[in-house]
Amino acid sequence: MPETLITTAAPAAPPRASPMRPPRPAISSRVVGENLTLLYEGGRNRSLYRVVDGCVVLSQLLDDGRRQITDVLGPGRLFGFTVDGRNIATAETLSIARIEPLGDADLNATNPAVASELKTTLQRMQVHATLLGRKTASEKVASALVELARLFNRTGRNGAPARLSFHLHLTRADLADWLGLTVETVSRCLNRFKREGLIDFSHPKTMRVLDPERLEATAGFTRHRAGDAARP
Amino acid sequence: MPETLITTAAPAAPPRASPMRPPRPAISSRVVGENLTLLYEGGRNRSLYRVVDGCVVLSQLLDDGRRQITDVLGPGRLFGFTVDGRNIATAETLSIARIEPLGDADLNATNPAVASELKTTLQRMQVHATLLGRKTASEKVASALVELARLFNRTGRNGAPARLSFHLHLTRADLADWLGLTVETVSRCLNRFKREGLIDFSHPKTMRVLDPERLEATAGFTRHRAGDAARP
DNA sequence: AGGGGATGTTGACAGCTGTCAACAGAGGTC
DNA sequence: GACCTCTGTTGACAGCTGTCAACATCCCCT
Repeated sequence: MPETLITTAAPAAPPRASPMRPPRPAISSRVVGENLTLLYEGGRNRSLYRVVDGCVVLSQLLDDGRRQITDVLGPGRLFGFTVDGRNIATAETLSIARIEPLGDADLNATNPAVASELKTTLQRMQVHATLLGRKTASEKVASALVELARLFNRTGRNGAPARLSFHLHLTRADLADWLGLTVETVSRCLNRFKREGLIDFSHPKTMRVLDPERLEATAGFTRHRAGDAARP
Repeated sequence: MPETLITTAAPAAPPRASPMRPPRPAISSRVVGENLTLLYEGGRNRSLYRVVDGCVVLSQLLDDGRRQITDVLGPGRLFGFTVDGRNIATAETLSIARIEPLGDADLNATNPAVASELKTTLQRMQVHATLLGRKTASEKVASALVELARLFNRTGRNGAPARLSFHLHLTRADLADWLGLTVETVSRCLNRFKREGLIDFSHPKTMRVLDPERLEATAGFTRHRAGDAARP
């Protein structure tokens, strides 16, 4: 197989009725299965893709098997960026997902909306670098929960602000690879948060935030905003 | 001062004759001093800038003082990207630097060359995330040396391939903030590499690579390139 | 030339997080 | 329904890296 391509789900799963579905249904979107590798780092790919619904992660591998998840994408996010026609990262689905191809990656990079998405992604990467380099294990795990809660927030059926319950698409191993930790450390942090009443989960992936304020406090200090002050 | 602006060097230092100077001299470029903060994270800024010569670092702060250097820029690299008109990162000079303003940041983001630079930067950020999350202290320091050697390589005056000697613009503290380590760990790694004959330095910032192959081996495994292989 | 602060080095020690191991539980297959 | 594998949890322990401290060195400034 000379090119890395978007793979359609073997058994075409019915699109989940999701509250995150955008108002205008995508015409050319495809539904792909769970745990599929859509793009390989270093592989060729000329298109850009939008996550319409579901969860996609980007990752890089060291050749001894160490893995780093570099980004977790929810609805609306783009992926498939290339340098010299080669994919920057491997892209995998962590859920059944709806993916919309946007056509030529290079052409699209000059589209204002895509350029804006690129800058937003760059900002996210820098924030995550700060997490990886400068936060403790507890802060990392708490930060991840805060972020994933925002991403996969379940809105109430009345469109209300939503309960603080969400589906954790990532396994403990995925969380570890995202946060630069080990599975054991992630598990210990989550269960400590549970004992301390910050969160609750009966099923490992069904998360519920019980105390948003303390969780955010545990997530560590927010990024410093120098604002408009200037040092001479 | 309502806006964060490029600050001109107080005593306009003469531009260092540098071999990295591009063939076409920039017309509107300015020379700025060492250890100046050019842009503040969260500050307003409408222009994009190119590093013509010198060394600029981008960083983020947590409000308890922890710092993460997210990128080290050498000649040719762009900075000043914004999201919602706010700077993504703080930009500081680590050397006397020549900086060239490129005009409106948002307009430029749709320029093909700038879009390409954005994607390259995104790739660099992902590679660095893998370093931060998945490499050991020794691998991190060795990786940094390999990268900085490429960035600030001194070419011989005859344009020859260059001795493996370069100026480390970063202090030990900067290296630590870049690699997610402490000053002490960075210092210990560097001096161990020195004892083991991988590198040499008499002055803390005058680095010389004695054994490039072993240094690169110490830098850890290269990123895995899945190439065009596809897993069914 | 003489301070004096910033930067860099080194040692002792602690503790956070990784490693190894055993086990529990969930989910999938036949 | 009975395996069987993957995932998650928990404990014991080790070791890498951070913390604290002292000191050396460099560089700037007067």
